[in-house]
Amino acid sequence: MVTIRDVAKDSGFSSTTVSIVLNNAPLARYIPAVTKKRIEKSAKKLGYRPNLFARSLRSKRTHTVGAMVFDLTDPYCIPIFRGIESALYQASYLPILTDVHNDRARFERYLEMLLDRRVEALIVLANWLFVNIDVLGDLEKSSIPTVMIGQELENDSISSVTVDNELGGRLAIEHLHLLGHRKIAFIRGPKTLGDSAPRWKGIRSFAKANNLELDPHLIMDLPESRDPASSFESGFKLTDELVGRKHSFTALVAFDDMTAFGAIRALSQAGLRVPEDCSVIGFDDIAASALYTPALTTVSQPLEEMGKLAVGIVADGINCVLEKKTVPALHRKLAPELVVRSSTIKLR
Amino acid sequence: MVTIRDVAKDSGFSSTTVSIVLNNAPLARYIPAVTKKRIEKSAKKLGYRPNLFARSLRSKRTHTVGAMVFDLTDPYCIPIFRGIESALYQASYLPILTDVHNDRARFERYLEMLLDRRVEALIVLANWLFVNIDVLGDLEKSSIPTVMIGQELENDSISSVTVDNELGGRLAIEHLHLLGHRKIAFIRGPKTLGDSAPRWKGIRSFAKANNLELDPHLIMDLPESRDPASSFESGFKLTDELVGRKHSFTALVAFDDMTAFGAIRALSQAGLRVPEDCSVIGFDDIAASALYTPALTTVSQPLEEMGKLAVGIVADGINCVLEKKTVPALHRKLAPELVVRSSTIKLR
DNA sequence: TCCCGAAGTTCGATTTAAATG
DNA sequence: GCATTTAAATCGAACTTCGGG
Repeated sequence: MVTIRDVAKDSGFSSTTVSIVLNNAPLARYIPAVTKKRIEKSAKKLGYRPNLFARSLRSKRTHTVGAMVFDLTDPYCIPIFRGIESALYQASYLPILTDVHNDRARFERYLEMLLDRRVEALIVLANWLFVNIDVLGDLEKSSIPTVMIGQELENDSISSVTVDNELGGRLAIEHLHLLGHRKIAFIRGPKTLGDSAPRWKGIRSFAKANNLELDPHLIMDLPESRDPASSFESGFKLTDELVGRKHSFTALVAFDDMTAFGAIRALSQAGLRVPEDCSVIGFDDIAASALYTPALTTVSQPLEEMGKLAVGIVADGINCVLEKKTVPALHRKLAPELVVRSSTIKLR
Repeated sequence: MVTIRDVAKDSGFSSTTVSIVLNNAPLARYIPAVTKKRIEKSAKKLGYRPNLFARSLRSKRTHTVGAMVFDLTDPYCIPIFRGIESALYQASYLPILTDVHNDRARFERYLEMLLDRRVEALIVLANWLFVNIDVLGDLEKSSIPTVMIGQELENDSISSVTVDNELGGRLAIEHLHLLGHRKIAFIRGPKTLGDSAPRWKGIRSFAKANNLELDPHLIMDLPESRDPASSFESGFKLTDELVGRKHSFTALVAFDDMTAFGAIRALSQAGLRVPEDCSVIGFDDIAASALYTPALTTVSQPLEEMGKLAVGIVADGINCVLEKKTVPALHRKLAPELVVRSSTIKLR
């Protein structure tokens, strides 16, 4: 490996000067253009690449951000990570992505590894997370700018980026209501999942305001599970059960897109066509939803935006730290959007 | 931050001794148990964590492996990366994942960044890659153990892990043939994509051996595109075109699962039911395939296995480098498996 | 004081060579 | 020579200080 000293020797200057020139440090303005030229030529000729370890050891900077995902196989994560990656790339940061596998020990281990590697900030993608409280403690201790995506936080040391679940719930029910549906089935999220309650609240308040009666026999809850893919399975089973009951319905609101896929499978097996016999609406707008047949109507989360926003927040946080200012925790809640495709239809 | 000197001071020994003890270096066998105890106690008490940058600067090791994916939104990548991540985690390596976005400049930039961070090996996931040749050159220069997943390589400095595409093609056609289908449509991969030719070869050789006639009017090719998601769109269009032709068919072999999804959409819009009116088989077995309605019959690639295998290869490579042995390039080709689900059915 | 450049210290660990009893 | 411990050199870059014109 070629070091700064090799460049110094080759160019005929000291390593100090080389360092100043190549980093364009403040002192560089005193150095004549000829000197700079010679040094830069030598550096290029030798293919000099500064050793990041030596540099970081001295400067305390790493230009690295840690990203922790609770379950990467959850399709919901991918667009978010894309957003994170794109924004960091533009800012010349490198993300280190870790997949926690929904496992507490793995979370702690990875957190330790990231902190050991001196990541300058942390972005936590808390999808399908049930262990929220204790994780927060670990994160607060880390004392670097941290933002959590997907959990409605009111913490004042950890920032958050979330979607307005209540609004999302309302958008879903409103859409079906406008299409004329009155007998609507619901598969709600697991009770212990943070997203579940606000989505339901949005639905209930719309129903109340519009004199829409919610039949308790048509309301089901997803069970708790470590695996986000399980919502497909559960969506299938619960819908199957709903179909078997004597209370008929013309539309179904699924907790998320995976659940909706399971519901569609169940309806289809029961000989019911979607959307002709039953409309189905999901939540999230994962990539597969547009490819499904029928294409899924869903409440779309601005996933990539959320990732980018999170990067913006931690980037500001890093600057605050550099200037030794205190880092304010921000809480951004984004509006979801209704995406109408082919799985919902006007009631005849 | 607490340094090794703090531990030295607290325990009453020199930093040398502390280093020897905490790393369990060879010399540690001369150090009496009492000393070790005291040092370890101090370290724990102070919460000492060695500075990885200082350590790497000296030792030249980073316990980091670079992973480059050409397009992370391709669902095919996720299980592979899971395999990579799991295997590396067990070996106490950290992956640094970069998403090249199918962009040459981004590839070069990320490669540079990874090399600057002294990754000890490189795993390249060449999904949906059209720029193979020139990329190889860059990789060969890097002079660290490198393995490419998804490209059939016969390179002797870069290892590879691939699936047996020819066998996969045969499995697909054989399955349909056994179900009684004789009028079969094909959507082949883009000509410039490495996987396309061998899959077709597998199909053709089976057809020849079994006197199955392949109607040229029923054979279509996916166009080239930077975007793997485009195969859905193209699958839709090409199938639509096939349906419009006067040559009927009872089954369709899609290049991959995305293409199959597009085909199913087109068939469905044409009023044809899958599988009753037309069977459809895909390739890859991405996560969504099991969730589709109908569940997709497909040729399954052992994606997670491939990731783990790649890690095994580079891990051996790293050891070779450490022992200054030459690193042999390995080429492993794994057998795909037919997964029969609901999108194919016996011809009545 | 301004301009240009270099010597020497520092970051935090590992490792070699050497000093003790 | 042996067991036990350590001073000092080293890794590669950045920064502080200083000197000469």
